[in-house]
Amino acid sequence: MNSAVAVRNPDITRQKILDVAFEEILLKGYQGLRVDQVLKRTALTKGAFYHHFTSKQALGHAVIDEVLKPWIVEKWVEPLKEFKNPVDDLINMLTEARKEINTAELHTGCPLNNLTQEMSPLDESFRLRIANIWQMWHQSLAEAFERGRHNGTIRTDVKPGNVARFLIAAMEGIIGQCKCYMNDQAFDEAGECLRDYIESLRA
Amino acid sequence: MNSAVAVRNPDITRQKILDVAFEEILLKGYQGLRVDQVLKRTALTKGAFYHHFTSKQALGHAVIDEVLKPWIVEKWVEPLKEFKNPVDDLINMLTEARKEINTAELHTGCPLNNLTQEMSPLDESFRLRIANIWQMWHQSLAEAFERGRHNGTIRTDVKPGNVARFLIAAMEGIIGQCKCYMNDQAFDEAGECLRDYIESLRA
DNA sequence: GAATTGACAGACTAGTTGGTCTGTAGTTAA
DNA sequence: TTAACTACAGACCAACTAGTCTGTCAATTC
Repeated sequence: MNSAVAVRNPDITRQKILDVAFEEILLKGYQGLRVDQVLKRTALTKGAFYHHFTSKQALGHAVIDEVLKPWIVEKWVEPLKEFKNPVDDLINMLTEARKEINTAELHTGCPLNNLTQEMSPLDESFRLRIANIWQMWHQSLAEAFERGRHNGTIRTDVKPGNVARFLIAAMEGIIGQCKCYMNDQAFDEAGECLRDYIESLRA
Repeated sequence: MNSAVAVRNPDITRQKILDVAFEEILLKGYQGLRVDQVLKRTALTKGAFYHHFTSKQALGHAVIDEVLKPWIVEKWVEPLKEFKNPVDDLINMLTEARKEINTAELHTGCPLNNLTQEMSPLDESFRLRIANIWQMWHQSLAEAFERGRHNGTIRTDVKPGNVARFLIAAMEGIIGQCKCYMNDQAFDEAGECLRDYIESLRA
Protein backbone atom coordinates (compact mmCIF):
# COMPACT_ATOMS: atom_id res chain seq x y z
CA MET A 1 0.00 0.00 0.00
CA ASN A 2 1.37 3.34 -1.04
CA SER A 3 0.99 5.58 1.98
CA ALA A 4 0.98 8.96 0.24
CA VAL A 5 -1.18 10.10 -2.64
CA ALA A 6 -4.05 7.86 -3.55
CA VAL A 7 -5.13 10.03 -6.46
CA ARG A 8 -5.49 8.03 -9.66
CA ASN A 9 -4.53 9.21 -13.09
CA PRO A 10 -3.85 6.29 -15.39
CA ASP A 11 -2.65 8.48 -18.28
CA ILE A 12 -0.02 10.16 -16.17
CA THR A 13 1.02 6.83 -14.68
CA ARG A 14 1.49 5.36 -18.13
CA GLN A 15 3.42 8.39 -19.33
CA LYS A 16 5.68 8.30 -16.28
CA ILE A 17 6.57 4.69 -17.05
CA LEU A 18 7.28 5.58 -20.67
CA ASP A 19 9.48 8.54 -19.80
CA VAL A 20 11.56 6.68 -17.26
CA ALA A 21 11.83 3.64 -19.53
CA PHE A 22 13.06 5.87 -22.33
CA GLU A 23 15.74 7.32 -20.08
CA GLU A 24 16.77 3.90 -18.88
CA ILE A 25 17.05 2.62 -22.44
CA LEU A 26 19.26 5.57 -23.31
CA LEU A 27 21.55 4.74 -20.43
CA LYS A 28 21.58 0.94 -20.44
CA GLY A 29 19.96 -0.07 -23.70
CA TYR A 30 16.74 -2.04 -24.10
CA GLN A 31 18.41 -5.26 -23.05
CA GLY A 32 19.86 -3.53 -20.03
CA LEU A 33 16.50 -2.02 -19.15
CA ARG A 34 15.08 -3.58 -15.99
CA VAL A 35 11.37 -3.42 -15.33
CA ASP A 36 12.10 -3.35 -11.60
CA GLN A 37 14.34 -0.32 -12.04
CA VAL A 38 11.61 1.55 -13.88
CA LEU A 39 9.19 0.70 -11.10
CA LYS A 40 11.68 1.81 -8.47
CA ARG A 41 12.19 5.17 -10.17
CA THR A 42 8.49 5.73 -10.77
CA ALA A 43 7.56 4.48 -7.30
CA LEU A 44 5.09 2.09 -8.90
CA THR A 45 4.66 -1.66 -8.69
CA LYS A 46 4.37 -4.72 -10.89
CA GLY A 47 0.61 -4.40 -10.71
CA ALA A 48 0.69 -0.96 -12.27
CA PHE A 49 3.19 -1.91 -14.92
CA TYR A 50 1.45 -5.02 -16.19
CA HIS A 51 -1.85 -3.23 -16.07
CA HIS A 52 -0.56 -0.73 -18.65
CA PHE A 53 1.80 -2.97 -20.63
CA THR A 54 1.41 -6.62 -21.49
CA SER A 55 5.16 -7.23 -21.55
CA LYS A 56 8.60 -5.65 -21.64
CA GLN A 57 8.46 -5.91 -25.42
CA ALA A 58 5.19 -4.00 -25.47
CA LEU A 59 6.89 -1.31 -23.42
CA GLY A 60 9.63 -1.21 -26.04
CA HIS A 61 7.06 -0.72 -28.77
CA ALA A 62 5.37 2.06 -26.84
CA VAL A 63 8.66 3.82 -26.16
CA ILE A 64 9.46 3.82 -29.88
CA ASP A 65 6.00 4.92 -31.01
CA GLU A 66 5.05 7.27 -28.21
CA VAL A 67 8.34 8.77 -27.08
CA LEU A 68 11.01 8.42 -29.72
CA LYS A 69 8.82 9.15 -32.73
CA PRO A 70 7.16 12.28 -31.31
CA TRP A 71 10.61 13.47 -30.26
CA ILE A 72 11.90 13.28 -33.83
CA VAL A 73 8.73 14.88 -35.11
CA GLU A 74 9.08 17.81 -32.74
CA LYS A 75 12.82 18.15 -33.16
CA TRP A 76 13.05 17.68 -36.92
CA VAL A 77 9.91 17.00 -38.92
CA GLU A 78 7.95 20.03 -37.74
CA PRO A 79 10.82 22.55 -38.01
CA LEU A 80 11.76 21.19 -41.44
CA LYS A 81 8.32 22.07 -42.73
CA GLU A 82 9.12 25.74 -42.17
CA PHE A 83 12.46 25.69 -43.97
CA LYS A 84 12.67 28.29 -46.74
CA ASN A 85 16.41 28.31 -47.21
CA PRO A 86 17.70 24.84 -46.27
CA VAL A 87 21.36 25.87 -46.12
CA ASP A 88 20.85 28.76 -43.73
CA ASP A 89 18.09 27.13 -41.77
CA LEU A 90 20.00 23.90 -41.31
CA ILE A 91 23.18 25.65 -40.23
CA ASN A 92 21.20 27.77 -37.79
CA MET A 93 19.51 24.72 -36.40
CA LEU A 94 22.77 22.86 -35.94
CA THR A 95 24.43 25.89 -34.39
CA GLU A 96 21.60 26.20 -31.89
CA ALA A 97 21.66 22.49 -31.18
CA ARG A 98 25.41 22.64 -30.60
CA LYS A 99 24.95 25.23 -27.86
CA GLU A 100 22.59 22.99 -25.97
CA ILE A 101 24.92 20.01 -25.92
CA ASN A 102 27.19 19.56 -22.96
CA THR A 103 29.89 16.97 -22.62
CA ALA A 104 27.85 14.75 -20.37
CA GLU A 105 24.91 14.54 -22.75
CA LEU A 106 27.24 13.86 -25.64
CA HIS A 107 28.09 10.67 -23.89
CA THR A 108 24.47 9.55 -24.21
CA GLY A 109 24.37 9.74 -27.99
CA CYS A 110 21.34 10.19 -30.21
CA PRO A 111 18.28 8.30 -29.00
CA LEU A 112 17.26 7.30 -32.51
CA ASN A 113 20.68 5.92 -33.31
CA ASN A 114 20.95 4.17 -29.97
CA LEU A 115 17.69 2.33 -30.39
CA THR A 116 18.45 1.59 -34.03
CA GLN A 117 21.78 -0.05 -33.42
CA GLU A 118 20.70 -2.13 -30.47
CA MET A 119 17.04 -2.90 -30.96
CA SER A 120 16.47 -3.19 -34.69
CA PRO A 121 18.40 -6.47 -35.04
CA LEU A 122 16.69 -7.99 -32.01
CA ASP A 123 13.18 -8.15 -33.31
CA GLU A 124 11.40 -7.47 -36.57
CA SER A 125 8.69 -5.59 -34.70
CA PHE A 126 11.31 -3.18 -33.38
CA ARG A 127 13.05 -2.83 -36.71
CA LEU A 128 9.92 -1.87 -38.63
CA ARG A 129 8.87 0.74 -36.10
CA ILE A 130 12.31 2.32 -36.08
CA ALA A 131 12.68 2.20 -39.86
CA ASN A 132 9.43 4.13 -40.02
CA ILE A 133 10.97 6.95 -38.01
CA TRP A 134 14.10 7.12 -40.19
CA GLN A 135 11.90 7.18 -43.26
CA MET A 136 9.82 10.01 -41.85
CA TRP A 137 12.87 12.07 -40.99
CA HIS A 138 14.46 11.39 -44.36
CA GLN A 139 11.35 12.36 -46.26
CA SER A 140 10.86 15.65 -44.48
CA LEU A 141 14.50 16.60 -44.99
CA ALA A 142 14.38 15.60 -48.67
CA GLU A 143 11.24 17.68 -49.13
CA ALA A 144 12.97 20.68 -47.61
CA PHE A 145 15.77 20.36 -50.16
CA GLU A 146 13.26 19.85 -52.93
CA ARG A 147 11.58 23.12 -51.99
CA GLY A 148 14.96 24.79 -51.76
CA ARG A 149 15.73 23.68 -55.27
CA HIS A 150 12.50 25.16 -56.52
CA ASN A 151 12.84 28.46 -54.70
CA GLY A 152 16.41 28.90 -55.91
CA THR A 153 18.26 28.50 -52.61
CA ILE A 154 19.67 25.07 -53.46
CA ARG A 155 21.70 24.03 -56.49
CA THR A 156 19.51 22.42 -59.12
CA ASP A 157 21.87 19.46 -59.57
CA VAL A 158 21.45 18.43 -55.95
CA LYS A 159 19.50 15.23 -55.49
CA PRO A 160 17.31 15.88 -52.43
CA GLY A 161 16.84 12.23 -51.51
CA ASN A 162 20.52 11.43 -51.67
CA VAL A 163 21.64 14.51 -49.82
CA ALA A 164 19.06 13.91 -47.12
CA ARG A 165 20.34 10.37 -46.58
CA PHE A 166 23.92 11.55 -46.50
CA LEU A 167 23.33 14.41 -44.11
CA ILE A 168 21.33 12.33 -41.69
CA ALA A 169 24.03 9.68 -41.80
CA ALA A 170 26.78 12.23 -41.23
CA MET A 171 25.01 13.80 -38.26
CA GLU A 172 24.29 10.47 -36.64
CA GLY A 173 27.82 9.34 -37.37
CA ILE A 174 29.31 12.38 -35.72
CA ILE A 175 27.21 12.01 -32.60
CA GLY A 176 27.84 8.29 -32.49
CA GLN A 177 31.57 8.74 -32.77
CA CYS A 178 31.64 11.24 -29.94
CA LYS A 179 29.82 8.81 -27.69
CA CYS A 180 33.01 7.11 -26.70
CA TYR A 181 35.20 10.19 -26.60
CA MET A 182 34.53 12.14 -23.47
CA ASN A 183 35.35 15.51 -25.00
CA ASP A 184 33.50 17.33 -27.77
CA GLN A 185 36.57 18.04 -29.87
CA ALA A 186 35.71 15.38 -32.44
CA PHE A 187 32.23 16.86 -32.58
CA ASP A 188 33.45 20.29 -33.61
CA GLU A 189 36.12 18.99 -35.97
CA ALA A 190 33.63 16.95 -37.96
CA GLY A 191 31.05 19.70 -37.53
CA GLU A 192 33.21 22.11 -39.45
CA CYS A 193 33.25 19.78 -42.45
CA LEU A 194 29.55 19.19 -42.11
CA ARG A 195 28.93 22.93 -42.32
CA ASP A 196 31.18 23.23 -45.34
CA TYR A 197 29.32 20.44 -47.04
CA ILE A 198 25.95 22.03 -46.35
CA GLU A 199 27.30 25.34 -47.66
CA SER A 200 28.35 23.61 -50.85
CA LEU A 201 24.70 22.88 -51.60
CA ARG A 202 23.82 26.58 -51.85
CA ALA A 203 22.69 27.74 -55.26
CA MET B 1 33.55 -36.13 -20.99
CA ASN B 2 33.89 -35.20 -24.60
CA SER B 3 33.85 -38.46 -26.56
CA ALA B 4 35.64 -37.31 -29.72
CA VAL B 5 38.96 -35.57 -30.06
CA ALA B 6 40.99 -35.27 -26.91
CA VAL B 7 43.72 -33.20 -28.52
CA ARG B 8 44.52 -30.06 -26.60
CA ASN B 9 45.34 -26.72 -28.07
CA PRO B 10 44.58 -23.94 -25.61
CA ASP B 11 45.38 -21.16 -28.09
CA ILE B 12 42.89 -22.48 -30.61
CA THR B 13 40.31 -23.02 -27.89
CA ARG B 14 40.67 -19.47 -26.71
CA GLN B 15 40.48 -18.12 -30.25
CA LYS B 16 37.37 -20.17 -30.99
CA ILE B 17 35.66 -18.65 -27.98
CA LEU B 18 36.68 -15.16 -29.07
CA ASP B 19 35.47 -15.63 -32.64
CA VAL B 20 32.11 -17.03 -31.66
CA ALA B 21 31.66 -14.42 -28.95
CA PHE B 22 32.39 -11.70 -31.49
CA GLU B 23 29.74 -13.09 -33.83
CA GLU B 24 27.24 -13.36 -31.02
CA ILE B 25 27.88 -9.79 -29.96
CA LEU B 26 27.30 -8.63 -33.52
CA LEU B 27 23.97 -10.42 -33.59
CA LYS B 28 22.66 -9.85 -30.06
CA GLY B 29 24.90 -7.23 -28.54
CA TYR B 30 27.15 -7.68 -25.52
CA GLN B 31 24.24 -7.65 -23.13
CA GLY B 32 22.46 -10.20 -25.27
CA LEU B 33 25.56 -12.36 -25.41
CA ARG B 34 25.09 -15.57 -23.43
CA VAL B 35 28.10 -17.46 -22.18
CA ASP B 36 26.11 -20.67 -22.51
CA GLN B 37 25.36 -19.95 -26.16
CA VAL B 38 29.05 -19.43 -26.89
CA LEU B 39 29.82 -22.72 -25.18
CA LYS B 40 27.11 -24.48 -27.13
CA ARG B 41 28.42 -23.20 -30.46
CA THR B 42 32.03 -24.00 -29.60
CA ALA B 43 31.14 -27.35 -28.06
CA LEU B 44 33.04 -26.35 -24.95
CA THR B 45 32.06 -26.14 -21.29
CA LYS B 46 32.08 -23.78 -18.39
CA GLY B 47 35.36 -25.25 -17.27
CA ALA B 48 37.04 -24.28 -20.51
CA PHE B 49 35.52 -20.84 -20.57
CA TYR B 50 36.44 -19.78 -17.05
CA HIS B 51 39.87 -21.27 -17.49
CA HIS B 52 40.56 -18.79 -20.32
CA PHE B 53 38.48 -15.84 -19.12
CA THR B 54 37.89 -14.66 -15.61
CA SER B 55 34.43 -13.25 -16.39
CA LYS B 56 32.06 -12.23 -19.13
CA GLN B 57 33.48 -8.73 -18.87
CA ALA B 58 36.99 -10.06 -19.44
CA LEU B 59 35.67 -11.77 -22.55
CA GLY B 60 34.32 -8.40 -23.68
CA HIS B 61 37.71 -6.81 -23.18
CA ALA B 62 39.41 -9.58 -25.14
CA VAL B 63 36.91 -9.33 -27.99
CA ILE B 64 37.59 -5.61 -28.30
CA ASP B 65 41.37 -5.90 -28.05
CA GLU B 66 41.97 -9.16 -29.87
CA VAL B 67 39.23 -9.30 -32.48
CA LEU B 68 37.76 -5.88 -33.16
CA LYS B 69 41.00 -3.93 -33.03
CA PRO B 70 43.00 -6.25 -35.32
CA TRP B 71 40.04 -6.23 -37.69
CA ILE B 72 40.16 -2.44 -38.03
CA VAL B 73 43.92 -2.54 -38.34
CA GLU B 74 43.75 -5.03 -41.17
CA LYS B 75 40.78 -3.42 -42.89
CA TRP B 76 41.83 0.21 -42.54
CA VAL B 77 45.03 1.11 -40.77
CA GLU B 78 47.33 -1.07 -42.86
CA PRO B 79 45.80 -0.21 -46.26
CA LEU B 80 45.77 3.49 -45.36
CA LYS B 81 49.55 3.41 -44.92
CA GLU B 82 49.88 2.64 -48.62
CA PHE B 83 47.64 5.46 -49.81
CA LYS B 84 49.36 7.73 -52.35
CA ASN B 85 46.29 9.44 -53.73
CA PRO B 86 43.67 9.49 -50.97
CA VAL B 87 40.80 10.45 -53.27
CA ASP B 88 41.34 7.66 -55.77
CA ASP B 89 42.46 5.11 -53.22
CA LEU B 90 39.54 5.79 -50.92
CA ILE B 91 36.98 5.61 -53.72
CA ASN B 92 38.51 2.38 -54.95
CA MET B 93 38.43 0.94 -51.47
CA LEU B 94 34.80 1.88 -50.93
CA THR B 95 33.83 0.58 -54.36
CA GLU B 96 35.45 -2.75 -53.60
CA ALA B 97 33.87 -2.86 -50.15
CA ARG B 98 30.48 -2.16 -51.69
CA LYS B 99 30.75 -5.23 -53.91
CA GLU B 100 31.34 -7.47 -50.94
CA ILE B 101 28.30 -6.32 -49.03
CA ASN B 102 25.09 -8.23 -49.43
CA THR B 103 21.77 -7.25 -48.01
CA ALA B 104 21.93 -9.73 -45.17
CA GLU B 105 25.28 -8.49 -43.92
CA LEU B 106 24.09 -4.93 -44.18
CA HIS B 107 21.63 -5.80 -41.50
CA THR B 108 24.48 -6.57 -39.14
CA GLY B 109 26.02 -3.12 -39.27
CA CYS B 110 29.60 -2.16 -38.60
CA PRO B 111 31.17 -4.06 -35.70
CA LEU B 112 32.99 -1.00 -34.41
CA ASN B 113 29.85 1.10 -34.40
CA ASN B 114 27.79 -1.68 -32.86
CA LEU B 115 30.14 -2.13 -29.96
CA THR B 116 30.58 1.62 -29.56
CA GLN B 117 26.91 2.41 -29.27
CA GLU B 118 26.05 -0.41 -26.92
CA MET B 119 29.14 -1.10 -24.86
CA SER B 120 30.90 2.22 -24.40
CA PRO B 121 28.24 3.65 -22.06
CA LEU B 122 28.10 0.47 -20.00
CA ASP B 123 31.55 0.50 -18.56
CA GLU B 124 34.51 2.83 -18.57
CA SER B 125 36.81 -0.09 -19.31
CA PHE B 126 34.89 -0.76 -22.50
CA ARG B 127 34.74 2.88 -23.49
CA LEU B 128 38.47 3.47 -23.23
CA ARG B 129 39.34 0.39 -25.25
CA ILE B 130 36.89 1.32 -27.99
CA ALA B 131 37.94 4.98 -28.05
CA ASN B 132 41.46 3.76 -28.62
CA ILE B 133 40.36 2.01 -31.82
CA TRP B 134 38.51 5.08 -33.13
CA GLN B 135 41.55 7.18 -32.40
CA MET B 136 43.81 4.77 -34.26
CA TRP B 137 41.54 4.73 -37.29
CA HIS B 138 41.18 8.50 -37.27
CA GLN B 139 44.91 9.06 -37.02
CA SER B 140 45.80 6.78 -39.90
CA LEU B 141 43.16 8.37 -42.13
CA ALA B 142 44.27 11.88 -41.16
CA GLU B 143 47.86 10.95 -41.94
CA ALA B 144 46.83 9.70 -45.38
CA PHE B 145 45.24 13.08 -46.12
CA GLU B 146 48.26 14.86 -44.74
CA ARG B 147 50.49 12.96 -47.15
CA GLY B 148 48.06 13.67 -49.96
CA ARG B 149 48.30 17.35 -49.22
CA HIS B 150 52.05 17.21 -49.42
CA ASN B 151 52.22 15.17 -52.61
CA GLY B 152 49.73 17.43 -54.32
CA THR B 153 46.78 15.07 -54.62
CA ILE B 154 44.70 16.81 -51.96
CA ARG B 155 43.68 20.47 -51.75
CA THR B 156 46.01 22.40 -49.46
CA ASP B 157 43.13 24.03 -47.60
CA VAL B 158 41.81 20.66 -46.45
CA LYS B 159 42.22 20.02 -42.74
CA PRO B 160 43.23 16.35 -42.53
CA GLY B 161 42.04 15.82 -38.97
CA ASN B 162 38.65 17.35 -39.57
CA VAL B 163 38.03 15.58 -42.84
CA ALA B 164 39.07 12.27 -41.32
CA ARG B 165 36.57 12.70 -38.50
CA PHE B 166 33.84 13.70 -40.91
CA LEU B 167 34.43 10.85 -43.34
CA ILE B 168 34.56 8.22 -40.65
CA ALA B 169 31.37 9.61 -39.18
CA ALA B 170 29.65 9.65 -42.56
CA MET B 171 30.62 6.08 -43.35
CA GLU B 172 29.52 4.79 -39.98
CA GLY B 173 26.35 6.81 -40.22
CA ILE B 174 25.48 5.37 -43.59
CA ILE B 175 26.02 1.80 -42.45
CA GLY B 176 24.17 2.43 -39.23
CA GLN B 177 21.20 3.89 -41.01
CA CYS B 178 20.95 0.94 -43.36
CA LYS B 179 20.87 -1.43 -40.42
CA CYS B 180 17.15 -1.02 -40.02
CA TYR B 181 16.29 -0.79 -43.69
CA MET B 182 16.37 -4.22 -45.24
CA ASN B 183 17.39 -2.99 -48.68
CA ASP B 184 20.62 -1.30 -49.69
CA GLN B 185 18.99 1.60 -51.50
CA ALA B 186 19.76 4.07 -48.73
CA PHE B 187 23.32 2.82 -48.82
CA ASP B 188 23.83 3.70 -52.47
CA GLU B 189 21.93 6.98 -52.25
CA ALA B 190 24.13 8.27 -49.46
CA GLY B 191 27.15 6.61 -51.05
CA GLU B 192 26.80 8.82 -54.10
CA CYS B 193 27.07 11.93 -51.96
CA LEU B 194 29.96 10.45 -50.04
CA ARG B 195 31.85 9.90 -53.29
CA ASP B 196 31.11 13.43 -54.43
CA TYR B 197 32.40 14.77 -51.15
CA ILE B 198 35.60 12.77 -51.39
CA GLU B 199 36.04 13.97 -54.98
CA SER B 200 35.71 17.53 -53.77
CA LEU B 201 38.92 17.11 -51.77
CA ARG B 202 41.01 16.51 -54.87
CA ALA B 203 43.66 19.13 -55.57
C1' DG C 1 -25.69 3.90 -2.64
C1' DA C 2 -24.81 -0.50 -4.27
C1' DA C 3 -22.54 -2.88 -7.79
C1' DT C 4 -19.35 -3.22 -11.36
C1' DT C 5 -15.16 -1.96 -13.33
C1' DG C 6 -10.58 0.19 -13.49
C1' DA C 7 -6.13 1.03 -11.39
C1' DC C 8 -3.22 -0.26 -8.95
C1' DA C 9 -0.24 -2.92 -4.50
C1' DG C 10 2.81 -6.46 -3.52
C1' DA C 11 3.96 -11.28 -2.54
C1' DC C 12 5.30 -15.06 -5.20
C1' DT C 13 7.24 -18.04 -9.04
C1' DA C 14 9.62 -20.25 -12.72
C1' DG C 15 13.15 -19.82 -15.78
C1' DT C 16 17.45 -17.94 -16.87
C1' DT C 17 22.37 -16.72 -16.29
C1' DG C 18 26.98 -15.66 -14.70
C1' DG C 19 29.92 -17.90 -11.97
C1' DT C 20 31.94 -21.81 -8.70
C1' DC C 21 33.84 -26.14 -7.55
C1' DT C 22 35.40 -30.66 -7.79
C1' DG C 23 37.12 -34.08 -10.70
C1' DT C 24 39.93 -35.89 -14.51
C1' DA C 25 42.63 -36.59 -18.53
C1' DG C 26 46.34 -34.83 -21.35
C1' DT C 27 51.12 -32.55 -21.16
C1' DT C 28 55.45 -31.54 -19.66
C1' DA C 29 59.60 -31.57 -16.84
C1' DA C 30 62.70 -34.17 -13.94
C1' DT D 1 58.19 -43.40 -14.73
C1' DT D 2 56.15 -40.10 -12.14
C1' DA D 3 55.02 -35.92 -10.09
C1' DA D 4 53.26 -31.48 -11.05
C1' DC D 5 50.75 -28.64 -13.74
C1' DT D 6 47.59 -27.32 -17.49
C1' DA D 7 43.28 -27.60 -19.83
C1' DC D 8 39.49 -28.73 -19.70
C1' DA D 9 34.34 -31.50 -18.24
C1' DG D 10 30.15 -30.90 -16.13
C1' DA D 11 27.24 -30.77 -11.98
C1' DC D 12 25.77 -27.26 -9.06
C1' DC D 13 24.45 -22.69 -7.03
C1' DA D 14 22.92 -18.04 -5.92
C1' DA D 15 21.15 -14.05 -7.79
C1' DC D 16 18.40 -11.92 -10.84
C1' DT D 17 14.26 -10.96 -13.69
C1' DA D 18 10.09 -11.05 -16.48
C1' DG D 19 5.82 -12.23 -15.56
C1' DT D 20 1.58 -14.04 -12.50
C1' DC D 21 -1.96 -13.82 -9.18
C1' DT D 22 -4.75 -12.42 -5.58
C1' DG D 23 -6.34 -8.68 -3.00
C1' DT D 24 -7.85 -3.83 -2.34
C1' DC D 25 -9.31 0.71 -2.90
C1' DA D 26 -10.91 4.37 -5.97
C1' DA D 27 -13.98 5.71 -9.74
C1' DT D 28 -17.87 5.22 -12.47
C1' DT D 29 -22.43 3.47 -13.62
C1' DC D 30 -27.09 2.60 -12.80
